[in-house]
Amino acid sequence: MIRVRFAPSPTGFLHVGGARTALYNYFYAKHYGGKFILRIEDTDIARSTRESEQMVLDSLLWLGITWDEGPDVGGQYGPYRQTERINIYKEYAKKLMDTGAAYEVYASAEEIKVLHENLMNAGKAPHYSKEMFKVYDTPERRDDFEKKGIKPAIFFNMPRKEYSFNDGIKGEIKFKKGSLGDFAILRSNGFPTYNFAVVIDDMLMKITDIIRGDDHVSNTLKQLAIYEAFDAEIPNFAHASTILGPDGKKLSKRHGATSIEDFKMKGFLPEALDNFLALLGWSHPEGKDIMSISDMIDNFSIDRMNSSPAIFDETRAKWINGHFIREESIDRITELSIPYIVDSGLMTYSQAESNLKWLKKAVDSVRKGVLTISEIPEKLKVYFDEVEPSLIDCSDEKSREIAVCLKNMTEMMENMDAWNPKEIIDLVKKALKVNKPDRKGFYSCLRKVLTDQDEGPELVDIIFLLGRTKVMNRIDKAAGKL
RNA sequence: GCCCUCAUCGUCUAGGGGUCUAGGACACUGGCCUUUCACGCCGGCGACCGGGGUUCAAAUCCCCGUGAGGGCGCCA
Repeated sequence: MIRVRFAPSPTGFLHVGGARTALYNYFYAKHYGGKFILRIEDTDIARSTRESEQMVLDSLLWLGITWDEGPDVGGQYGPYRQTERINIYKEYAKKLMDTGAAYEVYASAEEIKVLHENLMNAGKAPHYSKEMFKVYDTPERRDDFEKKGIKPAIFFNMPRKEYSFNDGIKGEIKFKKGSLGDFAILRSNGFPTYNFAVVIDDMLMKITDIIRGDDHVSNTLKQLAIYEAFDAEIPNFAHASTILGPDGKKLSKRHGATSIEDFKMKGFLPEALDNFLALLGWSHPEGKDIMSISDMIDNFSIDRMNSSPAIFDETRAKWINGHFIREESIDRITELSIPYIVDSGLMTYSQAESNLKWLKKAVDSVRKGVLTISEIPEKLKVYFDEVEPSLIDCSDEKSREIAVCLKNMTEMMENMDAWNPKEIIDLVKKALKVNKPDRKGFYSCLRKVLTDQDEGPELVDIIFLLGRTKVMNRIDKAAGKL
């Protein structure tokens, strides 16, 4: 049974990079009929909050990602929040101490920092060893620690040997002997460090495959050594490339929208964002650009993942989003656009509710020209704005003909029985036949008269949705007495 | 300083020794369709980081260089 996990730190919004990792894990689990585990890595107590955790969960759910085991749904390998697993880490750190694979360090965090700086300044690799810490391990210090109730940190005795693993994306990765020194696994506050907690959890939660960002490639060395110390089976690793900003630097807040929440608010559809994110480092075997979630699940494989970093291009994301907006059911697009419409002041929720049928048609008439849901209200304005058309200048024959034709149209309109797009088309065509004005001129004049704009939805839609009274009034005003 | 990774059009990518005068998509651009814009359709522009090898043959394999990213934290 394939078991994968997504392990976010609840220190803020879920970012696109994390979301993409979650997506890959989700696709992988679904593709192989495995389990997707959600684990919260909240050992950085200073930055972790329950609010952030909830935001991350909400974003995941919004993207359509669900989990089989997690802090909210439980599971047989819980708890799924690292702060609730402290005793487990202590227990396993103890095991390592018993075998000599780990040891206590009586130096303070500050002293270690100094040690680090000194090594760096001397042009040496900042690698610690048991020997280096020995000077701090005096009976006086032990007494002192005891008196103050401080616990020593626990460091892992890193074997000075070569390590390697086969990465599903990058191939074989080798670490030379002595690439790393000893490192902390348990802090003096009793909390585990990242690299230790990850391994213990993945081991105990029986994770078989780890798909994560390639900023963890180097960390794998530490993790490999810990697995080895426990004589545990090493999972398969696959390190996905980093997502970069348009300037080629690692994507961060200064690049603008980077959280899933941002994109949700900008009017992206979750499946469009999924599609876009998935394509940032993975490609469909048939080279498809637009695909459904089930298509991605069916065709997902680690072989098709790309090892080079990808730049986040919002233009492309919007293009995909526009595609989904055009293809989705009008019911859903309308539903999604209502909050934006209300926000823009065009309608209230209750107005939207009672005019839903009309609204759907209006939204449908503008969706083609839109890339995000948030652009819809702006396009919808033509149906709400009060227009005071000015008198058509009939000084030349051409314009006069157009004005006459418009006038004829209103007269015919008065006698129309049914008010629907089909009848409107017929009526316009009929009116055009009477005195045959310049067609192109007629249409653009009609648009100008009705909306005071040069572009917008199709004219039939505008006439139909504006309604007979408004259309007739506006034409009357523009055509004048003649 | 040490270690690891990456490198194909502006962007996302396909391609992993001959099928590559390098394919697709976004963007840009020309045209068609259309009442305008958009959508759609048809075209155009546009790339194998540099240098050495290996080979009959290199975008593809190897080495060096360069550039970029990451790690070497009692951050994750």
